[in-house]
Amino acid sequence: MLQEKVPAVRDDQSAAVTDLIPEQTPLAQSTGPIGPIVPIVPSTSGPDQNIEHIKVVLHERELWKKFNEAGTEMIITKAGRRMFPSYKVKVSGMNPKTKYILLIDIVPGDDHRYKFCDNKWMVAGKAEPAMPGRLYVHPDSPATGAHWMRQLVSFQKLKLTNNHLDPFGHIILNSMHKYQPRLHIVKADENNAFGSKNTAYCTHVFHETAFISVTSYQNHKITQLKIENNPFAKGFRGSEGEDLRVSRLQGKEYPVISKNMVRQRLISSHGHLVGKLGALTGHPQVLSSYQYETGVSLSNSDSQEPMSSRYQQSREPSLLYHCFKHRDAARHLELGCKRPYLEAPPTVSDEHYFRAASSFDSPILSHPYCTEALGSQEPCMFNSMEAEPGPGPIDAENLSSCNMWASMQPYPRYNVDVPYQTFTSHYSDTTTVAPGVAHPHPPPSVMSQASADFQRGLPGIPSSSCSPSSSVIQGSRDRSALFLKKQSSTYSIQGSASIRYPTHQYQVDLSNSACHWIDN
DNA sequence: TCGGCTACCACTTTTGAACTGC
DNA sequence: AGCAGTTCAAAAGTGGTAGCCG
Repeated sequence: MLQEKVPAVRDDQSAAVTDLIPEQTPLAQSTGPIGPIVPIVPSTSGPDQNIEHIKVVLHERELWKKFNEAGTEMIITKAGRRMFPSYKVKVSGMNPKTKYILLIDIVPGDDHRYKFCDNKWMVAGKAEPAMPGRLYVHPDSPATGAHWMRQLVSFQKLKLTNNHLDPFGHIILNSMHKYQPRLHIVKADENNAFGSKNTAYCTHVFHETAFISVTSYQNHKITQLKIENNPFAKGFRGSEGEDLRVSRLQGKEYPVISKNMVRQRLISSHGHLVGKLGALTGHPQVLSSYQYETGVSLSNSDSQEPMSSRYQQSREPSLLYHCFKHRDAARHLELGCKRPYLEAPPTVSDEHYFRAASSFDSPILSHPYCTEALGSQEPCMFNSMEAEPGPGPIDAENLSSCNMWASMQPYPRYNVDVPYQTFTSHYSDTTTVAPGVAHPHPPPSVMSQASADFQRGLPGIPSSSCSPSSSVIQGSRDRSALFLKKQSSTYSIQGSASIRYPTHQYQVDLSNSACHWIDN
């Protein structure tokens, strides 16, 4: 599986470092079920280009492992649901003065649809067409390496949704499908932007963060882990593991146990019997109860083999690390400016929508994905595919088209170029960059460097401006003062679209395919 | 009939404005 | 007047569940 594509990946329980592989390595061959894994490409541009030396440590990895062993499930709702455990990383090895953009995407883990049957996940058929691929850009982006390395980088505000037409910028997923989050670190180039030919970036994949999306929890073990570890679910914590709240709600003096709980406790308490029975009968579904007991719950019914046994086999080392540097001018992004994703995102005050300018054909962010998807999406989701790249008037018609930005390609057989849709909660309005002509290796995002004013707020943040109780960079309360200016002003993208942003402009330079922050 | 999805519920944490004291 | 700390209400985030839908 994955590590087979990347030779000599080392798992050091934190950041893994792969052997360097020549850039000529055919990237298309580095594809796998969770998307292509790209080996580090040696940098040749001096110390400022050493993005391959960046190390990323997954925060609360042990917790992630607990969930992973049980088969992580993530709730997706129409309104969007946060991930738990939340995706937090500790970054090191950055150039303190270089500016980076950190972003996350979530790619399909395979091309199957799953169902939870007999206490394990089974393949239930072919995956549904992939949702429009979206990127979640960390709210602090762009920021200096010093900023990112100072504290934990938290993506806890990332939300997952099953609403195909989600207007809030949440990452769109299909229910009952397996997914793999990926972290991308993009370096701003010498023009105080990225998207140009010198843009470098790297991708980090922590396999313990893979999950199956659900609309309601299937595995009670996951439910219990969430309740035990998520502060917001404290209300569901009962003494000695009993669902006291449920019984309290229903005015009963005895604990009420959910269907899943009954099912799983039954299996758990009688697992030895069931297991023996299964061993005698050879019934795979009965055998699965043993798999549950041993913490192996994800299964791949293709072979009636526990999914995680095969799946996890490919998960060590837990981090696959690959970097890529664009040198070929033909690879760099062709940016075109389009209308905002939404002129006035309903109820979203500070969310901002970015999208990749073109099909990001590198394994990291783009491999266009799923021809089937193209044929089955709502029409409005595909309008943008036909829209002309580059500057153009903003109209309501094209507004809806902004929704269509497909994901990366997890499987080599999909080869339709579909640009990416990137989102960030960092900005208060929307910007859109038109899909350009497909590049062999365009960089991942169009978001670029902030203006000088903006930058002033980033590197020199006094530690006191951060929450003393939390050292997590999350662009939230502890940084509200720092980014106060952003909340009340307007960004404009010259030639096509504008976004609100204080005193700065988000300028897309069509001539050099790069984006720039400029002072307003 | 059944599995999946949605809306709603009660509860908890988080957030930010208002207030107070120095 | 300005700052730091506290208080408190509103907002947001949880899993459970009834009911709807295909």
